[in-house]
Amino acid sequence: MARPRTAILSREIIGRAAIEYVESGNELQLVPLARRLGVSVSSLYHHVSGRDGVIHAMRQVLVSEYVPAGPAAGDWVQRIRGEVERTWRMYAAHPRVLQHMMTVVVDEPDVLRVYSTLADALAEAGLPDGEILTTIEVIDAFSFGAALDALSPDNVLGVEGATGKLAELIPGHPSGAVRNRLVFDRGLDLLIAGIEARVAAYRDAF
Amino acid sequence: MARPRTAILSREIIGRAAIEYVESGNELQLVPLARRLGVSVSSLYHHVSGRDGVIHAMRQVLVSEYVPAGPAAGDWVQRIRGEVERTWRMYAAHPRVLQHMMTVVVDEPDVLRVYSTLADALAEAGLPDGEILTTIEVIDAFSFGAALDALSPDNVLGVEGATGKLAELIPGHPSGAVRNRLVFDRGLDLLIAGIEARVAAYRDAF
DNA sequence: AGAACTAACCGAAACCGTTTCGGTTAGCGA
DNA sequence: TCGCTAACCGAAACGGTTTCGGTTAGTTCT
Repeated sequence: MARPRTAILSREIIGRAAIEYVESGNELQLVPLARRLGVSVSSLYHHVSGRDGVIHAMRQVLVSEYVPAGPAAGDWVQRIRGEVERTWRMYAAHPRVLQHMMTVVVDEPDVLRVYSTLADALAEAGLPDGEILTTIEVIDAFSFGAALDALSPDNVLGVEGATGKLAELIPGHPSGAVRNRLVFDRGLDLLIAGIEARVAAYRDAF
Repeated sequence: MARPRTAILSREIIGRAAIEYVESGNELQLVPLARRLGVSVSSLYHHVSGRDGVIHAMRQVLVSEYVPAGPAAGDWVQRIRGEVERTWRMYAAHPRVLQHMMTVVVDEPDVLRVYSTLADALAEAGLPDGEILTTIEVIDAFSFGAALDALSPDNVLGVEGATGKLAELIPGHPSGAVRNRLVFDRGLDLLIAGIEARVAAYRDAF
């Protein structure tokens, strides 16, 4: 076949196919990806620059789906929850893609919008300027870690070898997606409670 | 050369060399690693099983250095700080290795000891049993994310495109290792404050 | 309408990294 | 000293990515 009547490929088509492929447990490899798209490997190179290009295409698709520029609403707690939740959903729904995205530099400007919203919310909360950016980075690190947690095998905490309190608690602990969601919710709760405590401490100092 | 008078290689030697090699910015590749060790690639296979084997060897070395079985001391806050600090130091001092370790299952029993200490500390703090494991996973996710934060380029928060409060704060914000350490400290503070608040809430409910 | 140009695909080959295999020699135990 | 195992080697097989030189479809300019 030479040039087809209507194009089979595009950046977006490749990105979507790759997400689907990777997320169903496969390695990110161009040969099978091309086969899945009914296309030869070298054709991919007309739309993305190699393997890394495919990774960028995946992120582009995800960001366009999960991070629409919605106006923030509600009090500062609600706004922080909203933004973090959205970012986390994107990560957590595609942990395997995340693992690849980590290996490639971020250049999406939409991400800046998220940070901006967080900064405003924290300022409104009453956090001193000197702590705002670091706090944002903390929230970011946590969402990241929580999403990656979805990748770790369920039996990270094997009962084998566990002792004392730990051994007692492991049976009956949820696993898989439930556990992961729980980790995210609890962590966000703790962070927000921590921020509130800190804000209160600053208030009382005057 | 055939068999040398005294062995050139061992699991540990390979692990150390790989850590050094990866941490100085190189890809983890067997050919250059072997060259660096003054050895042929195939010789590596007598000590570790391929590429993944090298990754396991790296973890083994790191864990043996950073997680010695020391008896925990102090009140629950100090013990949590101690354990988390130690694990984080290991991660944060070797973020590039961490990136590889993520791709391979954990089977080190020393890690379980850390979890066990955390469980006991949280129980002592007065956290209800049903929340202990999830809280541990939160702490874990955070340390993980905070360590990975060391890998992200300093200019993630480029002033370009930033607006409002965010644009105002970015200049003057520390970067590099300082920023990373700050993120870890602040995050751990927030989490502990959050746990204390939660414990207090439970106490007041009775 | 025809010529020239570009865009989308293909197959084949170059390339690069990992892994396997069949040697060679050193140390060690019987 | 005879075998056996352990530690190394070079070479080749293997499996993936990337490049290159086609072929044909659409597009644009005259």
